Amino acid sequence: MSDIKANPYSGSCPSRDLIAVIGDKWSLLIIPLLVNGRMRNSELLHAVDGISQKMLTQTLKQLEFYQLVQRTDYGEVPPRVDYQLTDLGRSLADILSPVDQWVVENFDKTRADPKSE
Amino acid sequence: MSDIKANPYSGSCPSRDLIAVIGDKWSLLIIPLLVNGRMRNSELLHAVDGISQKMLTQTLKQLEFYQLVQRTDYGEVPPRVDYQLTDLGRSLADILSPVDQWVVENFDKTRADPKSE
DNA sequence: TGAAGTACGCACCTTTTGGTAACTATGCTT
DNA sequence: AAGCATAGTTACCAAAAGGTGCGTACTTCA
Repeated sequence: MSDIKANPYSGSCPSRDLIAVIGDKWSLLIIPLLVNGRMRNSELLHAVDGISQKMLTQTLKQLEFYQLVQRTDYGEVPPRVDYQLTDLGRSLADILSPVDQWVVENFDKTRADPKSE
Repeated sequence: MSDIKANPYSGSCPSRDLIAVIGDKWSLLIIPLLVNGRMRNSELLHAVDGISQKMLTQTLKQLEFYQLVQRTDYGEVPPRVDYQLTDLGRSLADILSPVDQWVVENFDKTRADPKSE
């Protein structure tokens, strides 16, 4: 419906915020992880080595805000909550996963010194 | 040559730093910009609205460090310097440009409230 | 003579980020 | 009756990020 095109190259365009969220270090790891299915807080905490509870919660909240992730609270005790990608989130994951793959495949080249060739 | 696979999901893997650099808000804008050809400092400063000189220099330095961008100093006065993608950088740009495109195309959906459907 | 143009580096200072630890809720187990 | 498990939240604090303004070097043009 909106014909106004987002332009992240403009500082005042709100899409700049979205760029910051999906470009975030943790989002870049969490989103591709979730393509394998829903995950619980504790699972993510272990899968994403080094993330703190605080950052995990915060990141998931942002992703939820932008409709990329759906949070499901089962209302049980002890608490059970899990997270899954929305359709929108899945379409983004298709684009972000290659970024992770690129890093895995090319990381060594980013350090190769031209002199040693 | 290196058969050791990078794993950004491990906190101690140095590829985690690369994830942070290429996931950076500014890198995400600068790298796709450079596919159109080499650009000077002042051009980038205007093209990427809102970036400060400090952040631009800092970001370009990181990208240069990871062999993604090549800096050329023509040694002229007044100074003339420009930046272009390396082959490696170009291969990354092919993967990052879709991220920007996704944002432009889907930004409005990230705000759509399910209730209004 | 002196201001402009270019690509910075540097120092200073404010804002933001992110870690840690303590606290919450509640039903089940020991 | 006490403690555990889970998924948080909150407050506090240290560290890092990032903006602003000034300095630099050299040549050209008014």
